[in-house]
Amino acid sequence: MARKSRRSAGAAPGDGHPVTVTDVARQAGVSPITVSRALHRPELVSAATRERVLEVVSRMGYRPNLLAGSLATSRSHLIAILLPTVANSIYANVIHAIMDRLTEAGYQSLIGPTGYSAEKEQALLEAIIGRRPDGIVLTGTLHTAACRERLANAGIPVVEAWDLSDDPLDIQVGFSHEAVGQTVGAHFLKKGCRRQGLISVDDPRARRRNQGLARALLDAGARPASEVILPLPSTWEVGRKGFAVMLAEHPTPPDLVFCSSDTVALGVIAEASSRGLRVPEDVRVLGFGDTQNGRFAWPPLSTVSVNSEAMGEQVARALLRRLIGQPTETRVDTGFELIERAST
Amino acid sequence: MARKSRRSAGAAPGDGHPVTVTDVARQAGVSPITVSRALHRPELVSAATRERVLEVVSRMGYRPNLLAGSLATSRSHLIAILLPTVANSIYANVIHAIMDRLTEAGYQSLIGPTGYSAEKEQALLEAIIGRRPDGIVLTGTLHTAACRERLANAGIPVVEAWDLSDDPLDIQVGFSHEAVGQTVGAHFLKKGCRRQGLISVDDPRARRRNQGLARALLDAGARPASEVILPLPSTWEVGRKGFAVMLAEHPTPPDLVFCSSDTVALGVIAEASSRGLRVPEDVRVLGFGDTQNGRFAWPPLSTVSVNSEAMGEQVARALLRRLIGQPTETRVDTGFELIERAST
DNA sequence: CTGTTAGCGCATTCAA
DNA sequence: TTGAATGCGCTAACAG
Repeated sequence: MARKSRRSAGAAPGDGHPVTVTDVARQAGVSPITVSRALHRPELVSAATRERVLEVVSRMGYRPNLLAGSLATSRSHLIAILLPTVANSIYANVIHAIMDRLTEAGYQSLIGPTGYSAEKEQALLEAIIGRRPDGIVLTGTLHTAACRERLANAGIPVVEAWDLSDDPLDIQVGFSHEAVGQTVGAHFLKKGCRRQGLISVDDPRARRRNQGLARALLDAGARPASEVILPLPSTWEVGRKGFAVMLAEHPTPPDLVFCSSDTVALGVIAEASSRGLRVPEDVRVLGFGDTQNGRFAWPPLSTVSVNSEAMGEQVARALLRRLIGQPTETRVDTGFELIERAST
Repeated sequence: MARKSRRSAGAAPGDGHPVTVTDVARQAGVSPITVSRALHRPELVSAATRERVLEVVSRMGYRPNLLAGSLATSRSHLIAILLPTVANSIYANVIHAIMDRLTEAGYQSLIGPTGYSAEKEQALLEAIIGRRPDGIVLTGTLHTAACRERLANAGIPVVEAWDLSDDPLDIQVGFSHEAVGQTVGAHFLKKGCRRQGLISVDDPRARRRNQGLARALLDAGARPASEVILPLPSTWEVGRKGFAVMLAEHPTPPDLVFCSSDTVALGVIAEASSRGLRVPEDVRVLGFGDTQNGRFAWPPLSTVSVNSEAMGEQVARALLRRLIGQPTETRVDTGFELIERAST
């Protein structure tokens, strides 16, 4: 029985309504399902009809409605990625790497900016779950209880990126931020830095790195680090102001400043320079992220390098494998590397 | 007639299948449509039933399936944003501003990285159109003919961001990159810079800025600029290498180098410093983007400031207004500002 | 190899 | 104020 359609046959481009399978089928003289098959499972269709159908498809400019397709198949080919902000190269680089892989594999990426807030994350998650993504990538391991429960019940593969913890939701890909702090603290202690300082924005992972450094100092019986935490966003200004505050509180300059990002570190270097302090001779400045893959003499910036390329790849890989039902490691440590500026 | 459902009544969380309106309706002793109304048009439902329904909703953890909802209403609440790469603060800042507004307005953002390629953009667009987004944000004005046609026929509001041209697809929000180049060239010509240089990555908008500068020099009868174009991505290294190449080709150093981004400019400053050239005394270095809102003495970086906040806001505003049927400006010039480092 | 039937989950009629 | 019927566009399952 003819479907009671508002539309006449032979939908033309430009008339404002999207072309549907039915339109194509009619034009090609086949049934809708044959069109669908010609597109998605061409091996099930004879060469002749396939060709004819595809010709009509391209002539009419038909694009399958993925909303309908997803509804019918329960596979949205959509991956949701929640992250603090895209306006921070440290996250941007990883997300870029993830998206590259996903796009290649035919998935699309829904991005949700949480602004470093677990509550915002939860709200976003609620909204995003409605879209029935095939997978979800979260940043970090701190989520509200409601989030955790939602995700547990949703049956959607979840990757927690950027950090490792003892109670994974599902898959984790990242590295231990405590370990970063410990490594940094111990390394520079060995180099004779006994007045270590921390300048960070208010990011939970930065705080964990700071804790790691504090522990290293504590374990070595060294003097505790001075710490300045400033509000987001992470800009040069944070470094400048942070260092100024630190000097105001402790007039004797630190011999090492570990920052929450390279950007902040550049600010510290600027402030130090303007005060006549030489970097790294008077004060070593250590950034975090290595988003420029910088190994230059200038700016005199040492950094903890995060392999964002590898992290992105591992995240995408884990997700994609899971989606095709292959076994997946549930915890991938992508590590980090301390890169010191080559002394001049 | 009872729908032949694979599922028993009273879906519980954790059993792997998402809760549906029908599940909720059954539990609440109402019809599915009442559940829908209680959620979306509460004023049409009596307080008593509304309360009961909402209680069940939260108890069962029901989230409406937006795929189904969108299919039924032809409104996906999805905005697609195509941009070269998210791993470049200049784009990241704008996209961040856009997403903030969209999220606030209840829209979600589908991000597609085109890698500066019109062909990739086209491929992405094809895929994305299947998702039936309510709006599309493109970067720049250069698109393949197929893209233009697709978009014209799709009947989807389109915003071209970042650039202005004479043949808009729909709405344009941005500024003239030629004007940037002209302004820069003329301004520094007036300041006595007669040996101007250009160091850029291979970005179409950077090229247009370069052309603008070239024209300014030409119009003034000045010596043409030397130009070095390097492949992406845009990193410090581009600036270092670019400046080295420039000096190799023209041993007398330029008195101004206009770069395609602040990042590249930092690289130029680094290279200049390492060669004993003082910035800005010997060579002025001008970046583009001002992603750090920097007005510092160090690094000695002047820049062309792009108001990404404003651009993001205007893009979102235009789109959102269009979506609720309100009249919209079809061309918004968000301007730019030349920021010179305060001389010391 | 191709078509028929039916349903994915929701919301827009229209009716009660 | 509530509900029944129906369709959004597509595809899985089952014929033929």
